[in-house]
Amino acid sequence: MPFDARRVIAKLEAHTELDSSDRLALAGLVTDARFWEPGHTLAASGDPLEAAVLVLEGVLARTRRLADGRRQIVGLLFAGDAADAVGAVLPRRDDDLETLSAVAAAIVPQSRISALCEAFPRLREALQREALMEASRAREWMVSTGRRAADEALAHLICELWARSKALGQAGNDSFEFPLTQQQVGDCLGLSTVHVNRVFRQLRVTGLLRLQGRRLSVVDGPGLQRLAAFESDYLHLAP
Amino acid sequence: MPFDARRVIAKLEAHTELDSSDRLALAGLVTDARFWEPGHTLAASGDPLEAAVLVLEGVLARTRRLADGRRQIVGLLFAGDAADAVGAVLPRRDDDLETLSAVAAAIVPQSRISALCEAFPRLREALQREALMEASRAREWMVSTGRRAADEALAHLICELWARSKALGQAGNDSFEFPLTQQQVGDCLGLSTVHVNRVFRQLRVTGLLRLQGRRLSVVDGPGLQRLAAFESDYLHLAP
DNA sequence: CGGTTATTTGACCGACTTCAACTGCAGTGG
DNA sequence: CCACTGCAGTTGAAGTCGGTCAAATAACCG
Repeated sequence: MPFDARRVIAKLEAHTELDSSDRLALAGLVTDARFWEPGHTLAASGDPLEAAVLVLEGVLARTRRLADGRRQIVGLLFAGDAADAVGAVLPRRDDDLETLSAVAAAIVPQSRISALCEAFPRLREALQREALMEASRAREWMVSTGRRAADEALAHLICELWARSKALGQAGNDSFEFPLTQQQVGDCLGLSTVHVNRVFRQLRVTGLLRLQGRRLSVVDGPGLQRLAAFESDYLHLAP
Repeated sequence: MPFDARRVIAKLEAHTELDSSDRLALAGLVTDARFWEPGHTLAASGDPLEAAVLVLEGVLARTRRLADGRRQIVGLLFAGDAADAVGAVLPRRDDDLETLSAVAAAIVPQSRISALCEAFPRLREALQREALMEASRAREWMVSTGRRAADEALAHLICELWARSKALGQAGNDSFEFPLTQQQVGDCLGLSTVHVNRVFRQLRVTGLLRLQGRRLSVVDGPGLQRLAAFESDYLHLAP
């Protein structure tokens, strides 16, 4: 079976000790994976918050849109991440869930999540922790959109994606698959596509990184982290 | 007794039905109020997350700072708001709690919060809801810092503070006490103090609002909301 | 009343946007 | 096999929004 709960379990076990019954219960949630094209809206702002989404493969974005088409990406979810697993207590969605690439995910009704949390307190705790980690990442992005210059913000985003990629075991020693188009990066950081491109070039010519297709090679990791003033604490990764 | 749990209770009851035992338990948390001057840091990033803060009076901000002094305010907490009441599952703080005015608040150890949530499931739910509402407000601020022009962003912030003030019963029909200095507004929206001032003037001369000291009078509410494209849904206020 | 902090205004500058055009690449169908 | 299409990336020129610097006024407070 190509997609199962392994990644979700691995993600939660990075910060929460689970026993085999926890794992079994969690695996029971991922009975059927569904697939979407890039650019598809899984759920829209205003919809009832009736299901959580467990991402199995690909990139899912939490977005908000303005009437004239301006878009802000307010969160990124990768394989193993759970969206809205503690959202049941609010009646309606307040943002869209949009696929940024081809995505495989499991849709889990809130009722099943609630039942699970009731029966397995450690899972409730783990999902709670994930939700708080996502909120912390959102606050850090606010620092980027609000107070960091474009080059600092881009360097910071790269450092974050690199760190999360490493945490998933998907990053090489000094390179990883960069999961976003430059347009999507702009929507994360509140920049125009053109400027994202210029800043990428600046990071290239100053010898901080290289780009070949989707592969991003970090040439000068310390330099990149210095430019971003990157401190990974806010990710709450290792215990 | 000048400060008690009344506001906290009223806030939670706006979205969650509590019975008298819930209320009693909540009131038991607010045994002693403490007081701080404006500009005081109650808790700093990196500290152990050992207590929640119930705001009884004044304005508390969640902030993040860069090494060179740049500051981003990532959340505002008013009377009745609870900070980190569901934070126990993370080991450390990821932001500072800073008073923006004189503040009265109750410090509640996480152990008491946990015990309370265990015994009163409705309170857990209510506090959970508050945390999700705060996260939603943070995402909306990202739209302002990332994708809104300065005048739209300021108009939007004013609309939000007006709405929250009305929800607390502290706003007149078309005016309310504006709780922030222009410097603090800049740190919320990622703008310089000087520019905040200019945009305030612009909103004045275009006839949207008036300012006399701390009192902000909304002259043209619909116009202000139109400029901000303000939709209050993200606040999850009314049921 | 003096000292501090908040607000206000002007002049200048630069970071980022907008507009427009061109390249390269992958898919698709004739 | 190769034109055709569409999208991601790239680059240049010109304009604007918002920042910085500096200084003056206004409000606040002991």
